[in-house]
Amino acid sequence: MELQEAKDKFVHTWGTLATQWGINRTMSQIHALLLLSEKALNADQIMEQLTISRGNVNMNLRELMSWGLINKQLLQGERKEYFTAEKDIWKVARLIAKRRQRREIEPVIEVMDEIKAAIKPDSVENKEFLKVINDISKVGGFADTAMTAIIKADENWLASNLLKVFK
Amino acid sequence: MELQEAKDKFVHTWGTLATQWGINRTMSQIHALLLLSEKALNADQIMEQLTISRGNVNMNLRELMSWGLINKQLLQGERKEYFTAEKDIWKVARLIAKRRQRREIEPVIEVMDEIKAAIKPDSVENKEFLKVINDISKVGGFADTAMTAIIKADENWLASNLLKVFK
DNA sequence: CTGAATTTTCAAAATATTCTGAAACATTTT
DNA sequence: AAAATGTTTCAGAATATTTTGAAAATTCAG
Repeated sequence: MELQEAKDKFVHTWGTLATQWGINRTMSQIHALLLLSEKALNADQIMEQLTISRGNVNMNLRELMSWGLINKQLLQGERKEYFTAEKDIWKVARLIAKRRQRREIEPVIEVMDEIKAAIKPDSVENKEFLKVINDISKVGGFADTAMTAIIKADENWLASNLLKVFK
Repeated sequence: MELQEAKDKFVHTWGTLATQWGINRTMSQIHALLLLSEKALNADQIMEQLTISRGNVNMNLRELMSWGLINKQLLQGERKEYFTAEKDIWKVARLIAKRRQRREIEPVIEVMDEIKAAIKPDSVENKEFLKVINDISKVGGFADTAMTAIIKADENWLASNLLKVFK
């Protein structure tokens, strides 16, 4: 396989995989493209490489910046804005994990707490209902704690220690 | 808040949250409904409670069964099929985690391995490219190992030990 | 300032996903 | 064996999401 072919495959596949994670396909493809590019790219170059519209590029670049996955760069003597991707993949993974934690775990805990506060355990039915809510709350809390710890921990330390626990 | 109101809220919210995780809204609502129901329910009851079509109910019941989240039950003297949800929330969480691991992590590792095998490190550019691929591979491998361990471990043991590691 | 270059916005179009409902299929009862 | 009851399928309709592209807004050199 030629290098260019492999790069294209990577960009394309990364987009497909992303949809499996509830992340926009184009956003991921732009990210992949920037990950592989040593040079910073501008909107026109991205449009051309991925054959997508200017609006689409703009929208997804801003989304990627809000995730902290890419950075804007102003090049000497250039009017255009250039973009580079964060290349430390562990950092990338942490940023994505944090985002997913906020989007997927925190709302669960919030809603369960809200329900818990509104229902009193003053009948058998209420108690049964609260049991389910409480259990979900606990799972959510565990997921949240573990996630926070993983995100904060240094990856080498974590990998070795975590794996020890799991043996 | 009345119990029924709270239950409705839970069912409704569970559906909304699920879409954040790339899971079908109706599937999650059916799951939530069965989680809260001590009695097994049949297709007609689910149709009525959620005001959705028979086809939709059937499709999502089958999907829930394939996830292992619900079970079919044949009631004495009844022609209809009844369904119950797995009530052990930790088990539910493990089933969902396993599913997501298969869907989200494994394909990443596969694709990276495929690319690694096809590109030889015989030039600077190739090596740079392989560096990115290798890093992603490592992150994927770590995520996979951690996930597998979490899924296999006994939840109480895990919760306490894992939290110790994280302190 | 002015106006050319660049970025951003957003309504409409394209695409993707989910849902419906009626017909086909399957099973059980009489 | 045919009627009754229940389940599954799937083409088309409804919804939701993503993308386009042209107009508006912004930026900046002269």
